[in-house]
Amino acid sequence: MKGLCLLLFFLKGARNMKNTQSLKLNRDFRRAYKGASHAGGYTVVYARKNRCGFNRLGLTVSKTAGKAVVRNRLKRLMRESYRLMEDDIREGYDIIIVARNRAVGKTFEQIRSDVSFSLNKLEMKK
RNA sequence: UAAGUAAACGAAACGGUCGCGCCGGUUACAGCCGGUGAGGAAAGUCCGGGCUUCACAGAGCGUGGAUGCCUGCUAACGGCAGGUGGGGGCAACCCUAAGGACAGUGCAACAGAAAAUAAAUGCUUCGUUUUCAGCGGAGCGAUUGUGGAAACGUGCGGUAAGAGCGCACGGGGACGAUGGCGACUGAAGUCCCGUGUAAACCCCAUCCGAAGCAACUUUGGGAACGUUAAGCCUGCUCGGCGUGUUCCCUUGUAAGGCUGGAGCGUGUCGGUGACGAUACGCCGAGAUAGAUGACCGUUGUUACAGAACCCGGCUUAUUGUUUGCUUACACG
RNA sequence: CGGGAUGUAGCGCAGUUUGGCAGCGCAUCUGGUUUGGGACCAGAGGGCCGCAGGUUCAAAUCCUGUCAUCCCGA
Repeated sequence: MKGLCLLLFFLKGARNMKNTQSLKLNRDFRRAYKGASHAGGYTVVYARKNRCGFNRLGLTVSKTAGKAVVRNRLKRLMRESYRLMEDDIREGYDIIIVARNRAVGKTFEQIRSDVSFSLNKLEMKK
């Protein structure tokens, strides 16, 4: 498992950021939902240790949140929030950030502080 | 100034610090440098094509589907332009599925005598009968308040009673000179006058093979079925093809298809216009859980909204500015 | 990408085939019954038939466009 992850890591390169890959498969999401979680005002953060040695990030926005433009906007804000604090996060975890419907229309600073607070609660910061 | 109406243009710009997709270069394959990176609707998926596969994609039929005034434009269209007829609006202007009801079938609630072979009640007259009533014969054709629609309308004459039966005025239809490529127009004149509905079935004319980028292409092996058969992508028939078809594993959580095209810009010419021709210049996304974001500064206050094979339209959502025209009011 | 269905009273549904009265149940309101409430009985109100056009004398029903929701298949 670890070897497979590392192989994929080098084949595809650091797609998102230097130390993080994106989480894609449904079974990986299902496994991560069983880990620790914390629900903030605008987002819900799940984290579970993996065996890859690096982080994998999954983003979820419900179809009921809005149309394509709204959902893309939320995903970009969440990804940017993660990127800015990536260096402070411990490695070797699958992290999923789920947007709640009330997050629509909120500013970047609101989303970022919410994600940061949840990660602190989960003791993901170094 | 207000209301209305028609059209055009735009869809933030510049700079800085981080970050992402693709392409090119370099390289020690960490990285670095340069270039480029969502829309007018990318949307809905309502039409039309390209492209790919079905052997070539063939023919005919239809209780199949679509279209339906004319001429043109276009690769094509159910689109567009210009016209014709009809309708709405004081007007600018807008809307219009707009072939056929003497090919046939059906339907028209309620009311009304009657809703389509004009049946019934009636009117006039003759016979019968003492008279009325009734009965029988002949003639007549809308008197009877309804209804969306009632037998061309009104008036006069005429008659036993009546009737386009005749006349005057008016209405509608068919034929029709002329003009027009055509839809159509419709002089004079002749003939005629029992409805509506085909977005009811239908008739007529024209067109349509199917599936869709999860199409499709690329490897090797095994098993089963089959050669009189299966298959050939919505129905039926004919004709044709000539060896595969299905399943499993693998190549394969892959690569190609994937963007240079009925392309864009400017000028000239032709055309009322849609559009066409031509010269020069240009290359402007290509992802695969799906790339454009964050923080700032200046002008500005920004809505609807995110490509997924590609084009031409239609429809819907939505913001700002400008211009032409019409009507009303006021002033000159 | 392709296919199918549904929008009717506050809620759940008929009516659309064959055009003409918009109905049923629950809920709401009023009255009766009861010491009071529930149940029961009687009566009443409540509708732009998703929206916009059109055909027709007449449209929930037919036609066109459009919006929303849901369900399948690849």
